[in-house]
Amino acid sequence: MAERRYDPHQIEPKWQKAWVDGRDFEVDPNSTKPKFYSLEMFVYPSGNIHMGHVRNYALVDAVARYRRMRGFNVLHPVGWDAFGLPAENAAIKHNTHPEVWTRQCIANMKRQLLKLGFSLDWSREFATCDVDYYRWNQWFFIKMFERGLAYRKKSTLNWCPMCETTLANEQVVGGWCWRHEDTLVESRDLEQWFLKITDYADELNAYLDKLTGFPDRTLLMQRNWIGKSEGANIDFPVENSSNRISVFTTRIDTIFGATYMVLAPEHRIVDELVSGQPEERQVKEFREKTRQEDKAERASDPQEKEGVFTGRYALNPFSGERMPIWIGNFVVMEYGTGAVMSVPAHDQRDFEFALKYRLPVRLVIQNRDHSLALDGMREAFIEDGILVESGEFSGQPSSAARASMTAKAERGGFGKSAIQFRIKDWGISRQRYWGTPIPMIHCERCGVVPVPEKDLPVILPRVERFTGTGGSPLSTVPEFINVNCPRCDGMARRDSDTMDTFVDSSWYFFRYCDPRNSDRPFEPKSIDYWFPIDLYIGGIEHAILHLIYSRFWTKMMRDLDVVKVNEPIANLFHLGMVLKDGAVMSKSKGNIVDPDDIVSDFGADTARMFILFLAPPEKELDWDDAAVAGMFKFLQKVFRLVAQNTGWMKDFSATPDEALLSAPAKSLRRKMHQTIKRVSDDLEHRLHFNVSIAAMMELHNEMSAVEAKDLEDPGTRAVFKESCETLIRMISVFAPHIAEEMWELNGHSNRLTRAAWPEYNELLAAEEEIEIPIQINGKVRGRILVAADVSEAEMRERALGDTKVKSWVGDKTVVKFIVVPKRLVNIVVR
RNA sequence: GCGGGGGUGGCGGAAUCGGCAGACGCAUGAGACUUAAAAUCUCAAGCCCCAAAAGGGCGUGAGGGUUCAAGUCCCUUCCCCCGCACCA
Repeated sequence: MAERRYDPHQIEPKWQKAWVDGRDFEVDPNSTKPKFYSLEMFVYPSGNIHMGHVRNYALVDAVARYRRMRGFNVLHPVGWDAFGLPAENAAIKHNTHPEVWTRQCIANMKRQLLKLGFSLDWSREFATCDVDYYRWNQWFFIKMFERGLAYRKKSTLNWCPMCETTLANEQVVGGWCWRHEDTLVESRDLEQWFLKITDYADELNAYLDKLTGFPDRTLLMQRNWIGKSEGANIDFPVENSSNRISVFTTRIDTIFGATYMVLAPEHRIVDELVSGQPEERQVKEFREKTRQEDKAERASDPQEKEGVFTGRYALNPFSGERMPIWIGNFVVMEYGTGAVMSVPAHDQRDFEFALKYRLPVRLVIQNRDHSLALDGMREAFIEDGILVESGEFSGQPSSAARASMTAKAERGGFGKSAIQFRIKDWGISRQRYWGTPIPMIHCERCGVVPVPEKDLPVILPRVERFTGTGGSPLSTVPEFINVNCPRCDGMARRDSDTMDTFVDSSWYFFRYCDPRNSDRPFEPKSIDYWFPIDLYIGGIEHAILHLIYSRFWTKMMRDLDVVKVNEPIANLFHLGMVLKDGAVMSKSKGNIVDPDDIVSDFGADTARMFILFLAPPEKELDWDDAAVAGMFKFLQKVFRLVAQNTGWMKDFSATPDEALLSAPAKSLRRKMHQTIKRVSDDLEHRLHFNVSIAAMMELHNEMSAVEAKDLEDPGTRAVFKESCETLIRMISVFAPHIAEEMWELNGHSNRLTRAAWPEYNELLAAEEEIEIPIQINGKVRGRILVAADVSEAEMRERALGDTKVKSWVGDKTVVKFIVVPKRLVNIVVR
């Protein structure tokens, strides 16, 4: 009989069709099994799957398939984050429509994903540009508006001249646009819609402690981003004025050392302070200068600290001291109150500023041994210490002083404890076409009026020509813009902006639970069943953007009584990037590895196995063209081993009887159980499939060492078949097509998608004999082979009996004799 | 500057709890098969020294320490990557 060769191009389409026809990856709605929700981060339909996607899907798919085999009801859905700028830009460039372009991209990427054989539930697929999806964005928006969580304000916003739209703070990376790494973000004053994420800042921060399934660095990045700091707001009266200037400080304990005050140049009070002062002109010139610099190059390096005196004084409410009021380029209006009290002795920045402008320095915090002195002080002492020269508070430690001084300010009505957050409200208006229309109507008589729920959805109208210039494209569609006010029926205008696409991705994973619901975003019961997400995998680049927005959205939905969930994600994992020649793959570098090519050269199974094998998942992976063939060869060898033996295996039904097995058969069986343990552990916890695949290679190596004559023994046959079918089932979560084919060759009529994961037996995995290294003074000098249940006394005896050990010990004195049970012996001699 | 992660053969990496460093693979070398090549199979291989062998020494960025024993723990230091950065 001619032996079957491994031909992925023949077997992969066959099994992909079988899975689809059998609806193998669709969820059973009446299941009593435990649930498992596995998910890759939402994909933007750019047109092609890239290697990063392959890595992500291969990883999650292995876990999803494993969980199915372990008896879980697995949800592994797929969809498209389909709104956004690139579609619009492509429309401009190729003279097409964003929708046409997007649907084409989706179709191609779907084709690619199907070819890779991922176990996705396509029956739940949707795109965020589907009206049936984005109508719920609008519904949520109105609910938020009704609760004051969506509001409108004029403010200075980040504006990307390339995108021609505003950006949220999260989308500005070090002053540059997150999409255009070479484009500096400008500022513009615009009326915009904001979502009040700051209402949830404290909760978002507090819950970080409960997210035990999140990587530490992600928690840290979120904590930094939220930027909670506790302190106090203190009012400083202005001399010869009824005005007070409020400052936020975390170091009220240093307030007796405050010798001057610095305001942000754009602080509201500045005009009034300097009006009529001799300093008026220099202050205004300085303000203008900083504004110019702001626009130019705020991003790159923090400039030299500069400031000018306003000519006015504030009074320190604790010491009564006169403090000159300055304005400075390092004080920003966006944080705190836009004004700071300066304590040069105990803040490095204030110290430098004071030195530069010869402002007084006053030491009010002493270190433990009271050795600080102003003379020769080279830098500020910023640690906590003991208060000195601080009136009634002298002698108190910093932490106690913070409490007692805040209490005094509160009693005196000139301050109170305060918590300051760095996170800002989320600006979601975008002056672009390809997004969710904001369901609001502007009426001259009634003001801003939400579109009534019965009139939802507000459908995105067809715009035919895209120029990429001139503000919101929707404002050019009169039949869309002009509308009667729902309240007074007078002439009114629709909001012409669309929503940030991070709105779409903030709750898409809830919609997957009930994707066809037309009465509500989803049935709450479906959320109760599926949430939280058991495994969520994607790149680190979303550690703050998407992952904070969706946490906020979840809490918002909870407060709308739509869900009971506090946190959407139980376990999060960040995957390393896929590189080529040490660099990110990009068209301009010409170093793109196309998944389609790898699939047509080697097949999907090789592509998936290889990308998992090459590096541990959290690390960067440098694609190696030469090494891919090695993985193909491995699969080929496994296939050949099965094909060569399937003749007898498919009719052979005996299971091994441990008592009757030969030593080599027992050894192979032991290896098999050890491999099950290693692979299962990785699928369960670590996701280090590079090691799992190595373990399966080891098992294969032992199996292929079994010779034809060994197989004459029925016990060996039984073990060989058992190992073979165990290996096939384990491989099936990584390389599912070849596994199905081998399973079928071996006479099985069920598909592996419905088969059970092999069970690990600890007794059978245990070694009978173990090799114990014998060390003399910590160096291995001999080895002994002993029974696995060896006693300590026996280990000691056998170690001393070893001839090599004897010669090393010689007539030296044994000073110490360490026996680590079942592991090693170390003899210390002198 | 602050915070986090990392540095192991020619390469990717393994070593999950302080107990044999280098699993598994790639590349390499030698051999078998072949007229030849490819494919396949077998074997070798961390580095260095002692002519070779037997054997020994050295080895996880560097230096120190704890320990019978350190890639793993502690201290110092260098380098690389990532995040935040006038945050009051």
